[in-house]
Amino acid sequence: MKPKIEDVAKVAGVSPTTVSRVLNNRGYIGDKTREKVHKAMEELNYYPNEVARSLFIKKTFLIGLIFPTTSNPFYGQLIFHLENIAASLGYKVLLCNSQGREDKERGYLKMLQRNQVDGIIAGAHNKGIKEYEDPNLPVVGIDRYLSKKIPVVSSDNYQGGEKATQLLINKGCKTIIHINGPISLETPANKRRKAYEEVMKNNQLTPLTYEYDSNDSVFSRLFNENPEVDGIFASDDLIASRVMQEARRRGIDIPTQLKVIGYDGTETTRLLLPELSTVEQPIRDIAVIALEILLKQINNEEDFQSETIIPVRLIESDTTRK
Amino acid sequence: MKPKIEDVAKVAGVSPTTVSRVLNNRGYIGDKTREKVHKAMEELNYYPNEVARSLFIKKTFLIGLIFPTTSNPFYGQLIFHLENIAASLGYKVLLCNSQGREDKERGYLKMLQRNQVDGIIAGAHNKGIKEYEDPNLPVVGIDRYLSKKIPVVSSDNYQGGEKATQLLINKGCKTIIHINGPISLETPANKRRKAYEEVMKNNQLTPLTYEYDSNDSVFSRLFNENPEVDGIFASDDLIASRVMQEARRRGIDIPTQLKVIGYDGTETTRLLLPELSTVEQPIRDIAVIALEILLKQINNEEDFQSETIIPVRLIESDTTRK
DNA sequence: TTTCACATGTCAACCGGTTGACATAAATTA
DNA sequence: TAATTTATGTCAACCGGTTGACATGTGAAA
Repeated sequence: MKPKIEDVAKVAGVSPTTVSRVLNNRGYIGDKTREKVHKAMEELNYYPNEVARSLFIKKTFLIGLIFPTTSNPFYGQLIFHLENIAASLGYKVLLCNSQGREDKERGYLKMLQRNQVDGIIAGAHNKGIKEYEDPNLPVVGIDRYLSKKIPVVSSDNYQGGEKATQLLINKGCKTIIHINGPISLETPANKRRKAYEEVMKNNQLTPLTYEYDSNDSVFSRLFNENPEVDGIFASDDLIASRVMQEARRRGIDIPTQLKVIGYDGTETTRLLLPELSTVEQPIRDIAVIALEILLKQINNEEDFQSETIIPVRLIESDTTRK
Repeated sequence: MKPKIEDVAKVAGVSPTTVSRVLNNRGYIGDKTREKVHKAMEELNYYPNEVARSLFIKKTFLIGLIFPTTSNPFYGQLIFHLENIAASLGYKVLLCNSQGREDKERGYLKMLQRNQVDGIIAGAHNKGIKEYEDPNLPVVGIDRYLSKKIPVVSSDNYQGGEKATQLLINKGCKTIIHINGPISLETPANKRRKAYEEVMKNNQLTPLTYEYDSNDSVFSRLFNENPEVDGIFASDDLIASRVMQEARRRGIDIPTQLKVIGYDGTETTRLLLPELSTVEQPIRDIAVIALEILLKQINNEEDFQSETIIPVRLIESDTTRK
């Protein structure tokens, strides 16, 4: 059986209350007593039961993370930072991979509440989950509007879209196509597309957007329908990579015949595909701010922004070089 | 204030015990009563407090995951599967990114015990953590020997090393170099290297291994010191990618002048670098088996293997094609 | 000598569930 | 009609901590 406070007290020859006092640094404790207690804890291999503690103090120091999947480089890196920063602040992290499925996200939301998490950070992609409407606990959304009451943190998607599109134009591209993942209007990521469209129009160019909804045929369709394409702005690096592969298959040289720019700039894509120009999201900063806002909510501080937008950085590489 | 069983009971006009019975499906409950209770729970937006429940039943349905980082494609994908399968089995997952740091790993180990996790799955890379010596709770290691008592699950690293090396030999390579990450003797991953060395010797070739310990100069050193190199077996795809970049920089054509094969074959690398030949680890299978063994330990079943080795699959692509 | 800050102890209530013991009453079944 | 089975209630103990109230005994400062 696991030792409890009582056992520690017995071994140390003190009362349970004293042990608790040592554990929580409350009231007066003598140096020798403190030492005796610590020695006893070590001897018994005692670990205070956080479950019991949480029950009483009504706080678990747990944060739920709901994201589509850790397998994706962007979310993997974001989750890494979130966990890291949370840990440094004394919080633990319950991981939930919603896989873009609404039913899973709902299930996780319930689970997290039953487990009394102190707050939730969500970057999943389902819309219309009513549970978010009146969150009875602190929530922060990342790159996603969950409800009016829930603060959002995202990078400056509009600025990113502008920078990417403008770069292609500056490099002399005339037929620039945008390709993005499944569209949900509630996503700040759509601002990338809006920026693309506006920049195109401002330059007397016609915007043309394709949507990749896990139907691989878009890539070949895109080239078939636009043989004159000379610039592609993909809404993430993985899609950009697919585009590059299709171009290679068709013998189209990058960057001389076609210029490509992606989005995200994660460590992994930068390592595996350093030649790809991209718009780097400040992933760590997003994590820092999301947690900052979440903790303010948890601590009932009111002074947090309902929407935070962080600037992005253009990383120019071979795929857009002349 | 969050509603509790008592509140639900009041609204439903029944006793707390009856509510608990409905919740746990114990004893006799009439249909109309069950309904009343459910209606009351919905009305109050009641979520049973798992913390209180855990305290009493002495089980949290929590599993701790300790891995270096979710940011790496291999771990990201592994953790994705682990969380997924755990969720399907009714378990939740506490995420710990140890970043390869011993102190962090120790801290996490303590944290997980304090939080009464039912078990731990660890794939971090520190050796000599005494806490693993007598684990007072179920642990499974992935690709890593933690202690004699802890079962390990890994893919067949020796076989993978053999397959990779043999492929290069079959393709006619004469000067084949192996490059791996930091070596720790306790890691099954070193079997990749051992296989490489033995296959080389069996073919009257001289093995030569480089070690990449986050000092980027190895890549250029490798080529400088071995201008005649025509085959490289990298111990993971990220390293393989670096090798390819260095080769490109030097104008060495892949695959005609140099053949390269990596290791891991994650979704992400396959998407971003489909041209790279690699040895695919059965990541999902590893996760399934690790959880199977962990649950057997949790449920005090004794019939699990202390070491499980799962076969790998060679994926041949452009970087080793003639 | 009188205070009082320091050090520790005892005791009981509480956090929000679970569970077993026991009681009661209605509906079935023998 | 008697014996069960079904349905529900009351009550109290328990899980392992935390905390406040209160008591007691030091030694040092006033």
